[in-house]
Amino acid sequence: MKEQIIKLLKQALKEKDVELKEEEIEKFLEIPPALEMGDYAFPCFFLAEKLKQEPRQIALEVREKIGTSPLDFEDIQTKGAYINFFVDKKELARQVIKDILKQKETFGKRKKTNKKIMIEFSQANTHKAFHVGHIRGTSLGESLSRVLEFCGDKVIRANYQGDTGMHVAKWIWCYEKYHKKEKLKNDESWIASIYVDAVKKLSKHKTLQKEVNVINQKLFTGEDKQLNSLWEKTRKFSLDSFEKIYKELNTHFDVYFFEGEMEKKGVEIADELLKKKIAKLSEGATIIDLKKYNLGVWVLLRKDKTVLYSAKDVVLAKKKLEEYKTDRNIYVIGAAQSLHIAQLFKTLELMKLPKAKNCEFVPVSEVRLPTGKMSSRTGDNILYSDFIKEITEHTKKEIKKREPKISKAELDKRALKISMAAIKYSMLKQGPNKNIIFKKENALNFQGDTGPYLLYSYARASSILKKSKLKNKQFQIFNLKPKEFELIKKLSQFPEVVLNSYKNLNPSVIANYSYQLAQIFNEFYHACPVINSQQESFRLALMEAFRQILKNSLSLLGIDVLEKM
RNA sequence: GCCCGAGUAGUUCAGCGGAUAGAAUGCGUCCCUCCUAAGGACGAGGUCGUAGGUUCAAAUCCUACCUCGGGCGCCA
Repeated sequence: MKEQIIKLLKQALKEKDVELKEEEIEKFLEIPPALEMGDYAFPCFFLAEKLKQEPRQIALEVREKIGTSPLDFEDIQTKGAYINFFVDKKELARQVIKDILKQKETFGKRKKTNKKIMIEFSQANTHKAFHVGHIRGTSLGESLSRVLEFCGDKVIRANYQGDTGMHVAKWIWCYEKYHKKEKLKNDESWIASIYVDAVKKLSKHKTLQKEVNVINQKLFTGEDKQLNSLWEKTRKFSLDSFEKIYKELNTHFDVYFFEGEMEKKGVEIADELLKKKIAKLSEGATIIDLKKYNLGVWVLLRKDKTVLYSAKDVVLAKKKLEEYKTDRNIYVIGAAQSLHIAQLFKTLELMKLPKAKNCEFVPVSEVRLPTGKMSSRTGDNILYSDFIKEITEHTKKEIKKREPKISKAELDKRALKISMAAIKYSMLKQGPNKNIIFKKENALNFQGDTGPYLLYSYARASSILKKSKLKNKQFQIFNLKPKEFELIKKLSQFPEVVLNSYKNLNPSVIANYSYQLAQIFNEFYHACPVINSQQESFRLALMEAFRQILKNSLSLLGIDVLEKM
């Protein structure tokens, strides 16, 4: 329909001596704010200067040139400087529903691009808490991966886990010095608490850092067998618990990189950069001076020659570009690391690595508590494990209220899915570069703009479809109520929404769309009874189409639907 | 001090150059003998941080300022 409008406009404008490309017309074309203004609108303001005419006059004349409304339109009107197109509603309805029911989960999917994209996300550090904030980056990465795949790219999901570095040295030091009597426990909150204790003790007595530096060096050289084995054991505890979390979050990785693997090469690369005069020595440390790019100074090696995150990241980036031969490298990382990322990208450019320009950064802002920053260092946070327990228990209570006799297996399954929908949706509905204020009472509220509301809408449609005795898939449309048409229009917009999300690397547009879609659906079934109505066959088909699109869009968010709530 | 974000209803957010600024939540009222009330309907609630500028048109673009968050050499 849109293509046809563009064609009509192009022809009519040509008759007025205005040559516009189809893309240009498409850019101006908009969807009016209200239904009574039509389905598409073309504003004529911008032509005023060129044609030296009043915009409303131009609109009238262009409308004139289009001539009598072609078949697929009910009407084409002008209102002020706008030309408003009213599509043939029944025809649009038939087409949209037919396409969706035929293409199912591929509706809106785009052609293969042959592009290989590596997307790095989650990057949890061992020996530290995995808190609610980490769910954001993880959900975002997973969702973006799905959007990229849906739009035809080949995606490699990468996780880069911080299993070495100063934070690990601090943990080991603190355990050795103050907690050695405690048995090693594979328990997230215990592991997190040791780290918090380390930070606390170190900030109280600044001189203790020297002891940590010694441990850091020993871990770096690997000379101390006892420390090595302590590191290996505790490292595995963290990694195992992360795997459990990823499984619950229904995300997976194609490659795992570890900071530990980058250390030796980090030193080599720092030396190499020194030789190439990209880096230099300053106060004993190896640095890159990026001041002339307004990026400050980047330290690669400490003065004791141990390697920093910066150098390790250069090693990894090189590996991505050279070994994996990726077309795009996407870094989904905390916005607080913007400077680090800018320094990394600039360094890759200075190193003249081919395709260095193909690195992109998706900054992820914080999940904050109402009282302030959530931090693994201070312990001011909500642990993933604690929160997930609380939210699933809350969900179970809610389910039992509605279905007291539910089996335990079904209860567990449903509670987990609803909880996941709640938390993932709350993380994705906001743009990535905006802080989220995490309030627990809001997280446990399942009304309104929430994941459970979306699942409820889906389950509701499923239940009505199940109850209907009509099995014939054929349908006829006698007349269309406004709510039905609104729903159909919304369904037809799904492909553009996905494309928008893809172009901007932003799943929140899909989240917002899903919510609006569910909202219109809820209004629709309150206004239009389905079972035993004159329009039963059509409304069933419409519901089926709705179910499909909601499922498709939630799936792009990494959220699973439920047949029953 | 410099750099990067963000300022829209009591609160949390959408809208990011176009026609009357939208939701949710909270508050008030109504709807379960009728497809699951995790729902729907109605109402109150806004000088879109401030001041200039660009434009036929600014919440949206530019500049300055204000407020909040983040970052700025040996943490990641």
